[in-house]
Amino acid sequence: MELRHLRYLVAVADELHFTRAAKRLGMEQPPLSQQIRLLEAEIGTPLFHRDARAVRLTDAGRVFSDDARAILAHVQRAIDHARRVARGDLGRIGVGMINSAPFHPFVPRVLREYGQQHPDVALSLDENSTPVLAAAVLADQLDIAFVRPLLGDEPGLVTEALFDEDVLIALPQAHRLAAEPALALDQLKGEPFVLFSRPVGAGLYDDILAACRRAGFSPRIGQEASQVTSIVNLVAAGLGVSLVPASMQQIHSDGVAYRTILGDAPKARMSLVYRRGDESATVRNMVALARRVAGVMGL
Amino acid sequence: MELRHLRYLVAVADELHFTRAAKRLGMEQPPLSQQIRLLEAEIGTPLFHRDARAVRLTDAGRVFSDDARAILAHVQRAIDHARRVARGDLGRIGVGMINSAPFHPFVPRVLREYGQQHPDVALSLDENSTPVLAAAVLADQLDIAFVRPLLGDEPGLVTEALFDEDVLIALPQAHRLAAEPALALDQLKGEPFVLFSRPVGAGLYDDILAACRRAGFSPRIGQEASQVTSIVNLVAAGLGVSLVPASMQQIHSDGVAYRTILGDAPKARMSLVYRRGDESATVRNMVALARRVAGVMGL
DNA sequence: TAAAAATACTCCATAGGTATTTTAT
DNA sequence: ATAAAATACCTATGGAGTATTTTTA
Repeated sequence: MELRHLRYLVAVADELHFTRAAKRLGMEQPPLSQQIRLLEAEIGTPLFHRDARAVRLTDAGRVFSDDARAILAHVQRAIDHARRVARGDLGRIGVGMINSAPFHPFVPRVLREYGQQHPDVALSLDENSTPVLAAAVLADQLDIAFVRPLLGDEPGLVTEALFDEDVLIALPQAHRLAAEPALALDQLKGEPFVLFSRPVGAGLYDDILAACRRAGFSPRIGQEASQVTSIVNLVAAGLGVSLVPASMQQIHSDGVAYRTILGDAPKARMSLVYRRGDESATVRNMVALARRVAGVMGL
Repeated sequence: MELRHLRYLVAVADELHFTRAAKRLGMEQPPLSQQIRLLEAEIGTPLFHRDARAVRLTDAGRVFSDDARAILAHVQRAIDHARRVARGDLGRIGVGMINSAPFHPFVPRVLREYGQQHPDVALSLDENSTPVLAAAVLADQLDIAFVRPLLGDEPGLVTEALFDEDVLIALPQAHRLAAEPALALDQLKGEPFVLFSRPVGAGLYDDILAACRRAGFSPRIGQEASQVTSIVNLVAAGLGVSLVPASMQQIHSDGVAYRTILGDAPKARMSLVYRRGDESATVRNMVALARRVAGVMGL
C-alpha cells in the first residue's frame, strides 16, 4: 500500500464518481479504478458498491476512508513538523549561564529576543559556574552556555568570545582607598584579596593574577568564594578587596565601593560554548542571535 | 511522498547504516540512498548526517522518523479496522424488537449470542410495535427488527419468517370456560374480545379474525390495546377474552387462564426485517445467527 | 439507450539493480 | 587499505494512457 492509494480513495469517496474523481486527481478513470481495485484486494474487502449508476461506500470503505484522511493529514503535519524543526522554530534548547550573567543586560536580552522569535522552542535555563556548565554542554545536558573563559581547550566544544567587560576594584566602603575616585592596581599591593577559588573561576582568576603581576605584585589571597555575589558580600563585610566585572555594580550593597582601574587592567570576557559539530538549528539560531545582540549593544 | 519513503526512512533510522538497511528492506543500497535523497529534497532538509563512517539522524530526521513510525502504525491499524468492519466484528447495529419478544426465549438468546460473538459491535436496542419498527428500519434509525407479520409488502424491506408460535386463548380465571382444559374457537362466539388495535397489530389481528371466521363467527370486539401486556391485563380484569402468543404464559397474572385451542388455530409468526440491499456485515451476521438459533431451538 | 465502470492493450516513467567512483579513516 | 555512501548507467516493473466493451437503470 502507498499513500497514492489513500489519496485516490479519498477522492473517490468525496466524489462518489470514478470519472469525476479521476479528473480531480489529474488522471484518467481506468487507472484510478485499477488502483482502487488493488487497494480493495490488499485490504481484502470492497470499499465501494458499484451499482452501475451509483457509487456508494461500504461500511469498511467508510471507516477506511476516514482513516485515510487522518493518515494523509498526519503526513502533512509530519512534513511541517520536520521543516519547523529544521528551521529551529520548534524543539527545545538547554541554555546555561554563568552566575554573574544575570547582572549584565546582555544575556537576559538574548534570551528574551530568542523566546519572542521562537515561541515554540522550549527553553530550559541553568545557572552555574563555567566548568560545571562546560561539562554539562559536553555531556548533552545543555546545548549552549554563556560562560567566562575556560582553562585549556576542550576539543569537543567550540568557544566563541562575545565581548569583553571592564573589571572594577571592589572595596569596603570604609576602606581608606575608597576615598579616591580611581585607583591603580599596584595601590592594592598588600591588601587581602577575595577571589574565586581557582577551579571555579579559573580563567578570570588567572587574568587577575597576571594583571597584578604586571603591576609588580602578587596579591595576598584572603578569602575564596565560588559565586561573584558571595565575593561582593565578603568585600562588603570588610574582609578584603576584589576585582569584579563592572556589571556587578548592579549589586548595590551598602558596604561596597566600586572604583575604576587606572592603567593596565584585566577584562572579564563573556563567551559562548556549544558542542563541536552540533548542527541543531536551535543552537545555530542562538549563536547568531548572541552575536547580533552583542553588536547592537555595542559591546 | 509515498509510504515507501517512510518505510525506507524508518529502516535507515533503525540501522543507521544504508547498506544494512537496504539488506533488511530486500533491496540494494544505491536505490535506497536515492529514495532517501528524494525524501530529503521533498521535505527540504537533510534527515541524516553522513560522516563517511557514521550515519546519524538530524533533529528534523529524528522527529520525522518518529512521525513516520506513527503513520505506518496508523496505516496498519486502519487496514485492521477496515477488515474487522468488513467481517462485522466492529461497528454498531440498531436492533428493534416487538414488545412481546422479551417473553419468548428466542430473541434474548439471539442477542446474547450476538454480543458474545461480536463484543466490539455496539448493540442498541429498541422495543416497539411492528409498524413503528418497520418504519424505523426503513428510515435507517434501526438496522434490523424482530417483528410480527406486516400488512402489505414494503419494497425497501426484506422480511424473513423465523418461526411460528402457537396461539392460546386467554380467559379471565373466573370465566365459566376456564373450567375446560382446552377450547375450540367457536366456544368463544359471543364473548367480548380484547385485541390489538388494527394499525398496531395488523398481521396477527387479521390472522385471528380469519381463524374466527373459519370457526363460523365474527368476534365481538370489546376492548383494544396496543401492547400484548395490556391485553393480558384487560383479560385479567375480566373485560373479555383474547388470543395471545403462547410465550405470554410467562406473564403469570393471577386473573388469567391460558387454554389450548382445539382444531384450526392461528399462529403468531416471528419475522425479521432489514433494508433491502443492506450489505453490512453486522446485519448479515445477525440474520445468519437468528436462523441458526431458530434451528437449534427447534422452532 | 446512455452513462459509467470494467476490460484490454500499450507505453513510458521511474523504482530498483549493477558497476564503479569517491570519501574519509 | 577498507568500508560505506555517492554516482553513473541500465533494466524492467507497473502505473498511467487510449480504445473498447460491458453493465444496468
